[in-house]
Amino acid sequence: MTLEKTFSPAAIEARWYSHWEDKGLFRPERDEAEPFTIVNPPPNVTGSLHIGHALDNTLQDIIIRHERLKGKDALWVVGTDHAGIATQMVVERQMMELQQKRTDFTRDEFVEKVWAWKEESGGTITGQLRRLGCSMDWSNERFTMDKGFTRAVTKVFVDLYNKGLLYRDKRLVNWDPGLKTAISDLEVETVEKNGKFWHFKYPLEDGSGSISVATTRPETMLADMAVAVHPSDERYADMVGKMVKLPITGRLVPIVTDEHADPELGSGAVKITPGHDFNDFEVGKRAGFAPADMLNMLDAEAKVCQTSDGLIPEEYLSMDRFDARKKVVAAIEAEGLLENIEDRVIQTPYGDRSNEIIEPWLTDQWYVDAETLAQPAIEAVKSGEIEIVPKSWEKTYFNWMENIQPWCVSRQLWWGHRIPVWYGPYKDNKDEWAYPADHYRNGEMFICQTEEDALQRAAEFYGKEVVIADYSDAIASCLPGTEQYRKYLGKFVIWQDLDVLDTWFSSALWPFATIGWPDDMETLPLEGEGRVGVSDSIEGATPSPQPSPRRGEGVRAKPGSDLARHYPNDLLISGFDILFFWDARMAMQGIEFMGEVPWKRLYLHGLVRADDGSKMSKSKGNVVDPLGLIDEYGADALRFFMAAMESQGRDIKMDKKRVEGYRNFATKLWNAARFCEVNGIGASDTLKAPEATLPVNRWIISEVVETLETLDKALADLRFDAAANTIYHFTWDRFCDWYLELIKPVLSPLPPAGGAGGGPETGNEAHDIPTPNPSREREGDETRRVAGWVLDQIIVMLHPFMPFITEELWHSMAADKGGRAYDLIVAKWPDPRAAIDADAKAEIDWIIKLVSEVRTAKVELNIPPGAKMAAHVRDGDADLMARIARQTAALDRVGRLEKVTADAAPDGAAAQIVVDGATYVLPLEGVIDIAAEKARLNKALEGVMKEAKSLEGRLSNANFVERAKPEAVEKARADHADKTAEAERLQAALARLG
RNA sequence: GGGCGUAUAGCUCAGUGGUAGAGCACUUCGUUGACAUCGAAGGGGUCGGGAGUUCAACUCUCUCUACGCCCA
Repeated sequence: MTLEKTFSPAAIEARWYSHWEDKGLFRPERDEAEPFTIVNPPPNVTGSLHIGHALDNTLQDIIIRHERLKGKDALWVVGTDHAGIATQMVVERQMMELQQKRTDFTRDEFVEKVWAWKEESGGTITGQLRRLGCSMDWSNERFTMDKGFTRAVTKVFVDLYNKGLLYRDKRLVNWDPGLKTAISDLEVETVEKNGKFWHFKYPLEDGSGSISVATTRPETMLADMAVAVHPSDERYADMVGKMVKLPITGRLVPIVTDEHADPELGSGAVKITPGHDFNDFEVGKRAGFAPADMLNMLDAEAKVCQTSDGLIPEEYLSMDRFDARKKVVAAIEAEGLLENIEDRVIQTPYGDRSNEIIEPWLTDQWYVDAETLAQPAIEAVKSGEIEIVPKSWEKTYFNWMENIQPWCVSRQLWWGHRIPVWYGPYKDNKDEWAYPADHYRNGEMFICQTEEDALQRAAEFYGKEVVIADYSDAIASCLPGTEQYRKYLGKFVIWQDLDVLDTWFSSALWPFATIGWPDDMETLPLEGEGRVGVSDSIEGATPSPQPSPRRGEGVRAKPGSDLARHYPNDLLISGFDILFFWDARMAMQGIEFMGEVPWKRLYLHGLVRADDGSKMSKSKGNVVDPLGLIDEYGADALRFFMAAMESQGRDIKMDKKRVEGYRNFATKLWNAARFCEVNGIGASDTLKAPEATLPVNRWIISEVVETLETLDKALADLRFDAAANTIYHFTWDRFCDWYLELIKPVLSPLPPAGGAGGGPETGNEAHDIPTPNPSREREGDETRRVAGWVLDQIIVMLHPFMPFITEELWHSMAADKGGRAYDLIVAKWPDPRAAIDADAKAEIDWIIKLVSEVRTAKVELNIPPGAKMAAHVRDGDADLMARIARQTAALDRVGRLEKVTADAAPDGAAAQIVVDGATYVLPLEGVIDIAAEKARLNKALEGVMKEAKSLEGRLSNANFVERAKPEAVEKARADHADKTAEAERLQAALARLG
């Protein structure tokens, strides 16, 4: 096989990806090997790959490929998330285009449509992850709503309930009137908006005057239940306890004292609307109002509805909240009770999905006791059981976890995991059809994992036949005369909770529910009393929850099971933007249900921003499509870009030029391989570095050893940028720029252009090549062996970053030898078992320095770069002359120094170069620009003198010599000596120029 | 209000207690048979301002300024 002249990524990417996948190489069977496990943050099933996914998944793939190459049983769990709200919104939006809406369909019909959409578009993102080269275990691809996962979700819900860590409560939630669902605190975004502060006068009932209150939300006065003043506020001391007669509604409400009232703010008195404000809710409770008695004046769409006391005037009903606001203000002004209006910046809550203003609303919802679950999760980070990288995120994690609020997990949506709770009539009224009138979820509750369990539990509880119906049928069944009444006569009807769970409730289980939980769990032998857990007791429909056992108590993963093997995961890589949403919740649920942390390390990366630093967003139109970049530059280039830019604790700015640069890097490697191919350099057959005698070979082996060490360290530290740069510079600067150039004379000992070509250089004494042919052949063989080995090491070390081109080269380099025994993806990580060779390193460093200096001099003296020159060495000791003898061919070919001798230079113009301890005099034929050479030497001298002087200053400082570390002093002395000597040589060279 | 982060070459970013690096851009030169998606050489920075610690600070501490993010 011959490599094409130019590397074209598109030609090989798809081929290698399906090769790997078809051969099952993403999950090679390595039962004996140490496991290494990561789970992929499941993307939205109907989504498509954006630039953030590209970063996140590239980093994970680098790690997993590296671990796989190191021989681990590397498992990268993959799957997609049903993404409740997001997916439902997508489908609803599609319906809108067809002039349809969700409620035109039954719930089942709608959910079916979402499934259909999932089937249609669910493969998009997984296909795109493949294009990026991600080596996930597709053979066990999961979905958060697949059967097994749903079972896990349900079990967690029931178990949490039974442990008392999940409960139903009536309190204020963040209600999204656009989506008509409750959302969690995290899904609310607070935005500062310009608004107003209205000051009203509320008349006292006894006619003795009025009290001023101020509010940013005047419409809520329709549900005011009190006016609060600070207990120490003397201005109002004699008003406390009196009643206020509210304008518009005429409701009588008390003046109460509460710390919440800030005497400095406005008049110092505040109106209290417990049903529509989080602070007021607390004040209301302190004032003795039960949540159930708090007045509610808004419906699910945030339109005005009648309060339970019926006092809101008819004309306000059904008004939008903002229209009601205007009307309330106008009415109060008309009554002469509007004191004044101030401009004010208002913290306004918006729903992150709907962008609607969030309404605090009093409803029954399911809550997780996050505070209890958070404690061991906090402890796990404090103790180091979980290491957060970069460490600076710990503080953010602690701050959130230590102030965590109950987590509202119920959502009034149709797409998601249905809450596994069934309701039935109150037991007290079991002989009648006594369904609660106020709310569908007030009744007996049966919290069970399956319908069958619920039926059984209910039947035992009621002692009668029980059937499950939908909510509307169930309600209808208690109205005599309805069809349902007749149908269910003589039976108890129960119905399932209408709500679904927060998407993050299910994704929090990802690290264990994807790999065998709960089937791979077993119960440990018990001591004493039965353990607390899933309660089977049926003494009541709603058994009182038991206190929570210690984390994971009484259960463990079955030894030898997949779950035991892969939990805890080794690492989680996620964007910091989902630290609270996902990572923290995984930590809580993982510890609670497995008794162990979900992962040993948590790596948080930043956002990929647009090239101007702004956030990418569809509305701004500055979104960069990773697939477009793959088309243009190849997946390898995009991946390398992501790695090279990923430094800890900083966002990444998009830079297409840089992606292009890494495409060029791939091309460079490709061409280096082509060079090897045409020079008979092919695949190596040893892991261990070959034996080498030539300095250049010993040197490059040492460089591999050093590179490998740096690379391993960088990857161990999750320094993706350092890792990428290490392999980049080794490949380009060391291997291509120097090694391949330096071995050319060994590989093809041709006379210069114009010669007959080929064959030994008989009689070509000018080149002074001392080695006879047999030795030349040995050197050639050794060099080919070493070069082939080094290229292999590059291919392996680069593979985690650039999997496609490296796999391609891995195979093509072995084509002549009958191919490779295995694919690169499952090859072995380098293990050179060689030491750093200091002598070889010194020699090659010297030749690099000398050649570079010669080139510089040529440019500055306007000598054609290709011109061959002779050099006369001054002050060269025997070691140097031996070195020169060894490197004659390289000095000639690479340095264009065709003759380097210790002879004195002839009189006349010459360029002079100082390297290490010697001066190289290069006689110049014809006219030389003496002035230019003088300028050049002077410039060099200036630099050296400056350094020497600075070192001298430091050394003459007694404090430095006495107090600095001895090594530092020693180094300064040595450097000073070097610089001084170099300066002397440069001065001598200048002197010779006259 | 609290917390975090960032300010280093024209741009995007690394970096270490001992007087600064990369990629891109820029300048000059280049058909040395791997590579112009390249090669060689070069110019360019008082490392945001101020103060402190230290023999020594871009690097540590404090402070100020600017920008960004998170929480309330």
